[in-house]
Amino acid sequence: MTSGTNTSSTAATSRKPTRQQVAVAELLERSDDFTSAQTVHARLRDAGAGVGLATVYRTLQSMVEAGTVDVLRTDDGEAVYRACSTHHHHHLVCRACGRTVEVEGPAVERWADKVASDHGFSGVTHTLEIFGTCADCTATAD
Amino acid sequence: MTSGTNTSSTAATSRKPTRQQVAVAELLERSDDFTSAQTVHARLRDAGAGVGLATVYRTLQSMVEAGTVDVLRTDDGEAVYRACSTHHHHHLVCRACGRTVEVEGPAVERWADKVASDHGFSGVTHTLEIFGTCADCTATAD
DNA sequence: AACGGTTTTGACAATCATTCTCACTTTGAG
DNA sequence: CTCAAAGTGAGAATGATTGTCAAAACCGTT
Repeated sequence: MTSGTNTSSTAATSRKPTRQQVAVAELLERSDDFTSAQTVHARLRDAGAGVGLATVYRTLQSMVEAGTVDVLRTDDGEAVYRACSTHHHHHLVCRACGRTVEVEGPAVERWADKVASDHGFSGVTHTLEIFGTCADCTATAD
Repeated sequence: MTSGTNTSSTAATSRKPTRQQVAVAELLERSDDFTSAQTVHARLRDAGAGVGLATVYRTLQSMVEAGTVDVLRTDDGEAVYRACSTHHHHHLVCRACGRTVEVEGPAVERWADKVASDHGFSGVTHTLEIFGTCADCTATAD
């Protein structure tokens, strides 16, 4: 699975990535935290390289399908995206500053699969997000 | 945090529940699966006991805060609700028919807390949903 | 370099869940 | 009964996301 190190093959389709797709991909890779489509759009506009809002959504969607970015939903239902390593993992998110840490838990994976198959379920996937307040934000809070 | 005082009475607010609040609560308890606010509203209307859409949303929100129902987001960002036992647990959801099974995993709880505190996070909560296709739906699929 | 067909783009309209507004009704206390 | 606070509901407002479709970029071919 882990092919090219840096081959930014943002190939959503089997075609050469367009300027817009590259712009979105690079912006996401420069971002540390989960970013909404609206924010991506605004930042690209600010940076001068204007990309249409619809295109941002389309690009983000195909990147999710291609597995090059992760998506999750904030509490108010907004979708947020982040460039991710391709292997399966989960997120530890600071609910104050939004800082995100990728975590792995083989045990959890196994547990989820087992529970599901115990109940006769197949084709199992799962979502797991951990929320908390990070040390910095705890310190800052009065 | 509003923890602690868990007056296990029927008190969502500190007031006597209204006809509308009772209607929403009972409908949810009769439902086996997660139900959207829109659906709750439609069903109540059908049942003759009309409840305003805004009221359905308000009621659902306070029930979530009160901890008497669980909420999660579908893939397209819609919020869905379900009456739940009060203890902490997770859901195993059939992606074909929507059937839901409540599952528990003390090990997962501990793991999540540990991972979070290892990274200096406090006030930790988490969300975990398992998706798959249940035995019935697997059998039915051609 | 021009050509034709296919894909992508982007401005804008359309959707749709959710929230807001505010006048009206219900409730509880005195 | 009377008043005031709380709850309700119809419809407007919001805001993210998706659909539309003509124009632009691309690619292999001549």
